[in-house]
Parts: sequence; structure tokens; C-alpha cells
Amino acid sequence: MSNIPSRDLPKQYDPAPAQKRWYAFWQERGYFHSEPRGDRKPYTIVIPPPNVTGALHLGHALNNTLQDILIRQKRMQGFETLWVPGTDHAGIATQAVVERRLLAEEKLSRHNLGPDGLRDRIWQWKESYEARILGQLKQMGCSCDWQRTRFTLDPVCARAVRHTFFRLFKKGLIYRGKRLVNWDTMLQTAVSDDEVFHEPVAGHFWYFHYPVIKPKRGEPKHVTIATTRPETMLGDTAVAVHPDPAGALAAVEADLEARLAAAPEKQRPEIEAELADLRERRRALLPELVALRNMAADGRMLLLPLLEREIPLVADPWAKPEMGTGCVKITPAHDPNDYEVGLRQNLPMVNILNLDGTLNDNAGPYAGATVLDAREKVVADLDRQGLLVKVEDREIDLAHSDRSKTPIEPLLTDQWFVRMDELAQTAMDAVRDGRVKITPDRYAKGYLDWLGEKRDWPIGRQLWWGHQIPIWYAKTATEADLARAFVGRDDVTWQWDDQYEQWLICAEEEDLAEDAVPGHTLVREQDVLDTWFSSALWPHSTLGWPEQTEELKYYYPTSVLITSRDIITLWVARMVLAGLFNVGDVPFHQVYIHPKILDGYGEGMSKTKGNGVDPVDVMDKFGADALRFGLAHLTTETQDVRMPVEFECPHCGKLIEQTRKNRVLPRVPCPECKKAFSTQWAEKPEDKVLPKGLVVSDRFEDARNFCNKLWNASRFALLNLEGYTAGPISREELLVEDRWILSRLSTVTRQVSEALDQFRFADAARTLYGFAWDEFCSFFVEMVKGRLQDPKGRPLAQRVLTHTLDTLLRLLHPMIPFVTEEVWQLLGEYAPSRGYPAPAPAAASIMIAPWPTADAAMEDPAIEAQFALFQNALGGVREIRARQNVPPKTMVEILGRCNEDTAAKLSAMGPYFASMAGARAIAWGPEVQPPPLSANTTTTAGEIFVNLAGLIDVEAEASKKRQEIAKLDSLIEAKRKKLADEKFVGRAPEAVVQKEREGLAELKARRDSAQAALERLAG
RNA sequence: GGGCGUAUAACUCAGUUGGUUAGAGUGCGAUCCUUACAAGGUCGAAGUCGCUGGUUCGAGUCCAGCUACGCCCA
Repeated sequence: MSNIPSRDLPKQYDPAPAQKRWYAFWQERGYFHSEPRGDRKPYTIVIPPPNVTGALHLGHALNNTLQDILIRQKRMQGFETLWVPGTDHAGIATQAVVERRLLAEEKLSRHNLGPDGLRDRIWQWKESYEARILGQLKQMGCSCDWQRTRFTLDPVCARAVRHTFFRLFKKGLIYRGKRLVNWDTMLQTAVSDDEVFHEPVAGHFWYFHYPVIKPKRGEPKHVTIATTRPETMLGDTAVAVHPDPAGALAAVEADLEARLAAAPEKQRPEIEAELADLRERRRALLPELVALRNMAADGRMLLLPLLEREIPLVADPWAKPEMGTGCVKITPAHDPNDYEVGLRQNLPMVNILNLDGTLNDNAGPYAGATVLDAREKVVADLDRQGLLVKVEDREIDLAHSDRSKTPIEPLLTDQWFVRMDELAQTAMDAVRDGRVKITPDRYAKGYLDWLGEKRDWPIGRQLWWGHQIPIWYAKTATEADLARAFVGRDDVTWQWDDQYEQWLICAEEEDLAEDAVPGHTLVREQDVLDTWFSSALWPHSTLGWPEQTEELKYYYPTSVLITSRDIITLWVARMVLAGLFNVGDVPFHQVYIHPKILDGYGEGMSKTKGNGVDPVDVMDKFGADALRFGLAHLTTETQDVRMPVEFECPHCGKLIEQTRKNRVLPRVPCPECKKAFSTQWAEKPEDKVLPKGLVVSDRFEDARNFCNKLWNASRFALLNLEGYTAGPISREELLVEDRWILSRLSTVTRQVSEALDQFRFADAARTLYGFAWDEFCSFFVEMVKGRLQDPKGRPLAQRVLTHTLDTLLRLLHPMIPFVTEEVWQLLGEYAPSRGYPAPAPAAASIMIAPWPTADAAMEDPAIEAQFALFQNALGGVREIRARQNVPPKTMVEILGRCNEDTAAKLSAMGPYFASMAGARAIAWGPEVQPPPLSANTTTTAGEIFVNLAGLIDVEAEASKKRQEIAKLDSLIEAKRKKLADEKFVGRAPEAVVQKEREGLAELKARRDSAQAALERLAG
């Protein structure tokens, strides 16, 4: 049997074929699949299901890379690991995207298609994006158990949703109530606060008079109010004035004075102006506000213009005497603050809007008009009646729906809620008592604060895409009818709805027929549930709950949840309370919050902004391993990661900076070759035919280079394994470099294991990077070269080399699975059995090879110290060679003046000085004298002289020495001063002082030797 | 307005419990195609640790204030 490589090993690692080959291999072998096994401990992660709205960007790539790193490590550690993949239907987001697309491309609205038609289109979208997303994960190497892939709308998840709703409803934790919501008039649904963004727009501030009905003598005949939305006056049910205008003004004034006193000079004029304004306002306005307050107390009514409706003047602190006219119109059904006033003052709530954003019959003659039309008409009509006082220009912070990008209308509607008081408390307790640990722990604060508000959770969405609420309305039936119809069934329950005087029936498993209650017609609730309702169940719904499956018993609670900080409240908190409510235990023991990836401007990546980078672009250019290692390397404790990206011109390769402007264009022209290329936004055929410009970042180059370095070191090892034999290695036969690398290997193994256990991914990556490159490649591999040429030394060198490489590969595998598997398989061809101290057959795949364990007995500080001496001496020689421009192939003679101990240690390293620094070591020891023409440098190993007879550039060397002396002088001076300071010597710990003294002595010695060298050069 | 975070080399980031002359990668300069690797080797230059004060023998590190930026909440 031959040990000659069975195929050529290229000098550059080519990631693409390895990725394809080994991912298929792993899947064929079923390594990703997990089944409950009593003899092993489970380690479980459920994926944060990506929205099917769009493809994944680098933020997701980071999230999933970290999960795969942990899963792969734990699998190697012998846990029964399960990583559950899946996607989220993302109700409103997906429906909005598909609707927008339909409108843009086919000029169709959802009403043209109808509910079933629209749902068909959304399913098509879902199928295509789910495939794309799962494909992205597979390309990244994610070792998910694909047999267990779930979707939040699939039958298993749907059943969990139904059961959860039923349980909550039965316990009285679900109710229907009025609520002012953010109404999206385009999508015609309520959207949550999280789905609203505010944007300043140019608007106006209109001032109107409302006449007072039957004013008494001396009282004002009208009140003046100001508004940015005149049409809402049609829904006004009161005007408010502050109950204590004088007191309120005084409070504001006191506050301003306090600020003035504390303010820095440059802010004073501004505050002073405000104060002056306030005092003027008191002079001009206060008497009237007091009068109005008294009128309010006396029950005076106003006449709402246009509709000629009588509305009360009320006293309420919401009216701010320091703002506007001091009076404020109250529209409880269309403004959150007014809604509060309406509740306090017991005012009627008049809704003037239809769901499509036009005005309804309550708007009288304006019914049917759009909001903007009504606004114009209302202003014109008031003006005609002489009630328009003035108009000011003003910038308005207008709420927009994140989904449709249209302005939000606050609207009072019936909504479904989950009562949160008790549920929130259970989730708070779980974090407080440590059953759920959040890392970094500062994020626990936001979680607890948010839950502490215990705000009821609005769960209804007026959409067609989602889990339909399992409620049926019975208007006409009596409770006796229901009891008769559902006798003996525990899967149906009902409640009385006071507001609309009807029965609400909830069914746990199957839908109810229209005639399920004989003689009556049931009507099903049309609303669907908030997406987060199904996401909240994810850790247990994916494991089969409500069935008590083997999976649920074995894998639940899961081990860790890895996610980004923006959904700690929306998702993490709700998973905790849902898990506790449904299963009776927390959904996971640990939560790790990872950094966010920002673009070059410091903005988070998102599909809508256009700055999202497709990980596939990065993988096309650098490979999956480079993507993964690069991301892990960036995952530090607190920092978000800034990643400026560039387009790579597909024609000429030129890199073009991605800007706010060009990142949303469907095509970008290359400034270099003038040809255009397409981007992720290309949709029109004429754009799509252009070649695509990859979006890349040089931040992955390091990682790509690292993988290549590892590949080449492996290549070297493989090319030198001819004649390899497995065999035991005894400690005694090891050479210095063997002991050193094994010592380091053990330390690194320990450090990496600990770092991953504590989610310090960057530490783990940096440790491995430094070890592999600077120690394994730069020293061990270099030093083993000579031994491999020597028949006597070769077997041991091969054994230590294969063992070290084997261990290094295993440590790296979770981060860079493909290249490590590629090398592992090649290594298996030449050295199927390997290891220290005794060889053992290697696993069939590195994926299932055991995770290395640190061997404290191998950690040898003495050897590491000795090795450090060698490294320092070597560095000294190289430095002199470089500064003296000694040609690379010229061998130099070196001498070292050092103590006996160091001399003994360095004498043994002769061959390595030769091979690694082109130096022949002549002598080591305390008595060594410098050659007449030499350059020197002082290292921790002593003073190194390089004999430069025939080579020396005297002036360069002298100048270098003078520089060195100057620098040492200033350091010596600083240290002298410090040691002369009695306070330092008296109060600092003795060890520190001693260290300073030694430091000074060393600096002086170095200065002396530099001085001596300078004199020799002169002489 | 409240909360959280960040500010260290030209860029992107490390920097443990305060203690020698503050590190890495990239980029920059010099040099070398030495048979694992030019996606590489060797060497080098480069920092008022955001600002101001405080604690301390000693501060990038601890405290206070300020400035700028980011995120979350209202």
C-alpha cells in the first residue's frame, strides 16, 4: 500500500468542492439527525426561525454560525445534540411584501384575489423563500436536523397554537376589548408599536375658534384650539383646559429656573428666552385660562362647528397652559392621549373613520371623503364661517406603518388581548431566580422592566395570513343551547361577551360548523393571531407539544437560545411565559445575546434599508469557512460590529464602496470600466440580465487567509507522511519543540473549551488563530522539517505532527467545518491511526470525533520559558539581519553572551538558528566576547552578537545604536524618577518596587552594551 | 425625557482583579518567488487610549461630569 497522496493537493485551498462534498457526506451519514437516547445527555437548540419575508443577511449568518459552533462542539463532546431548524410565517410582514408586489407587478389588490387567492400567493412566496433560506443555512454548513424542520404555520405548530389559545381562554386569560390601535389604512390591520416608525413631515398648525354656548357676561365667547389634524375635530367630544393653570405655569417656570441655574453659559440665552416667553404668556393668557377653568367647573358647553354638536368644556391636566393656546380639543377615538382624557372625563368616543381610512357617517357631510380631502374641506368650511384664526407651518413627527409605509391612523377598535399580570410574573421570576440565565447579564434589566409593566398583550391582527382565532360568535343562542350542543365535550368552552351581548365559543381541536348549535348560526372570528403568539410556543411546539412526545420529554427544556437583542421582549420573554404556562418549565436554561452587524455608517443591517449583505455573496468569494470564522472572530462581549462593504464589479473586479445612495439601486455603473452590474434589487428584466456585483467585505479576507494557511500547513504534513507508522510515544523521547507544542496544545484546548462554554466566541477564535499560525505553523512545522529528512528522527516527528494537527483540526472544526473535514479525510488516508501517547483509529468524520480534552500534565511552564528564550534570541538575529540588509542566503555567525543556564538551553537549538535565521551559533556563555565587526541586540536571552565581517554597514549600525541609546536614556530617566519618589517606594507593594528596580538594572545593562557596541564601531 | 451601550494606530477591533516601554489583523514602508503557503516569509514605522476633573504611590482600566455616536423605551 502506498502512502503517496492519492490526488494532487493544490497550493490554494478551494472551498467550493469541499463544501459540496462534505455537506452531502454528513447528510448521507445522518450525522445531523438526533433521536432521544437515554444513555446520553441532550443538548438542544431551537433556531430563531427566520421570517419567510426575505433571504438571510449577515446578521442571520452570525446568529446561525454561533449556534452551529456550539452544536458541533457539543456533539463532539458526546452530547445527543439536536438543532431544530424552521421558519416563521411572519404574518403582517409577509402579507405586506406580497401585497406590495402584487400591486406593483400585476396591479392587483388583495380584494381582487380574495382571501384564498391571496393566501395561495403568499404560500408560493413562502415556499420559494423558505427554500432559499434553508439553502443559505445549508451552504453555511449548519448541522440542523432537517428531518425536524418546522414552519410556524404547519399543522404541528398550528395545533399547539390552538391548544394554547384554548387553555388561555378557558382560564379567562383572553378577553376582547376596545383599544386605540395603530391602524394601517392600506393593509387594514392594527399594527403593534414595534411596527411603527416616526418620520418628520412638513405640516401645519391650524388655530380655530369653537363658540361658547350662552356665555355669561364677561366670559369669552369662544375658545381657541390648535391642531395639526383639523379633520379629527369631527370626532371631538370635549375641549379641555387645565384645572390649575396658574399652578401649572408656576411649576414650569420653577423648572426652567432650576435648569437655568445649572446650565452652562452657552445654553443660558435659550433658556432665558423660554422663560421670557413663559412670563409673557402668563400675562397675556392666564386670566382667560382661569376664566375658562371656572366655566368648565360651571358646566359650560361649546358648540362644535360644522356638525353643530354640543360638547363640554372640561378641566383636565392634559391641557398644557404653556403650550399652544392652553386649550386642547379632545378626540378620544383617534388620539392616545385624548383617549386617556376620555376615560378620565367619561366622554363619548366618536369614531369617524372607516377601516379603509375614509370618513364614516359620524362625519356627517364629510362621510366618504379621505382623511386628506376632509382636512381641506373642514379648513375651508371653518374659514368660511370665520372660525379659522391662523395657520402656522410646522414640522410634524408623523407615525408611519413600517409594513405599508403609509401614515398610521389611531383608531378605536375591538381587539383580543392576553391578560399579562400573572403570566408576566412567572417569566420575571424565572430570570430573577436564575432558571433562565441571560448573557451578557445587562440584558436582563430590559427584560424585567418590560415584563414589569405587565401590559396586556394585543394578539389579534386583521390579516388573511396567519392562525385564525378559534372563536365563534353565537348571537342568538342561550347558555342552555350551548350546553346541550356541546354536552360531554371538554374541547369546547364559552364565555359571555358583555359588550356585544353574545356568547364567545372557543374550540380546541376542530373547527365548529356554522350549525354546531342547532337552531342558531355561529359566525367565526375573522382576525388572526399576532405572529409572536406562535413564535412564543416555538421551543415546545417544535417538539410536538401538546402531545407528550418522547422528544418533548427528552429535549425540553432546551439548552440555550441564541438571538439578537431587539427581540428580547417581543420573543424571548413571551417564550418563557408560554413555556411555563404550557409545559410547566422554562423553554431554555440560557439565553445568549450576540452583537449586531452594522454597516459602514453604523446602521443595523436590514432588507428594507438595502444594506443587508447576502452571506452567499461572501461565501462565493471567500468560502463558507471564512464566513464562519470571520463572524466568530467578531463576536466579542459587548461590541456591535461595523462592517463597511463594497460592491465587486463583475467585469473588472474593481471594488466600489457601498453608499446610502447606491445600495438601493437595481443597477450600479462601475466607475472603472464603465459597465453596469446588477444588485439584489434588480427586478426588471433589463437589470436582471446584467451580471451580479457581489457585495463583499475585506473583513473576511483574514479568515480566508487563515483557512488557506491551515490548508497549507496540512498539505505540508500530508506530503511528509510517506512511511508513517502509528506507534506509542513516550514522554522521554520527546524533543524540546514536541514538549513545547504539546504543552501549548493543552493550554489552548483548555482555553478554547472554556471560552465556548462562556459564549466568548471571539476569544476562542483568536486563541486558535494565534496558536495555529504563530506557534504551530511558524515554529513547530518549521522545526520539524529537519527531523522529517532524517530517517532516525522521522517516525517520531511524524507521530507528533499528526497528533498535533489532528487535535488542532478538532478544535477548529466547529468554526471551520469544511476545511477541517477535508484535511481530516486526507489525513485518514495516510495516518488512519494516530495520537499521543498511544495511537487510536481516527473517527470516520471529524464531525463525530471526540472533542479534545486538556491534559494538565502536558502543560510545562519550564519548557515554555525555555522556548521563549529561543524565540527571543531568534528574533534578535532576524532583526539584525534585516537592519543590516544581510542577503537572505548569506549565512552569518552569531554569539550569545548569556548565563550558563541559558547557554545550555540555546546550545541545543543550533540547527534551528541555522534553518530559521540563517545563523551558525558559534558560542554561548558569560565569557563570550563580541567579534571585532559585529552588530548586537539585547534580548531576554542575553546579548546577541552577529559577526558582520565583510557585511557590515557601519553607519547604519551606529545610527541604530545612537537611536537605541537615546530611547533607553529616556526610559532610564523615567524609571529613576519613579524609584526616587518616596511615595512610590513607600506605598507600592514590595514586589512592584522590586520589579521596577530590576527593570532599571536591565535598561542600564542594555544601555551599556549599546554604548560598548557604538564604541567598537567607532574604534 | 428615561434606560443601555460605545469612543484605544489610517481602518476594524482586543486589552482579565489598577502595576515594566498599550496589542492583533488589515493597510503603509523595506526586503525575499528559501521546494507547505505571495491568500506567504522576515523586519520596520505608526497611538495625547473622546474631553475635564477626582480617587491612588501609580489610571486605557475605578468614580463624577461633559461631548459625540448607536440602540431600546416613553
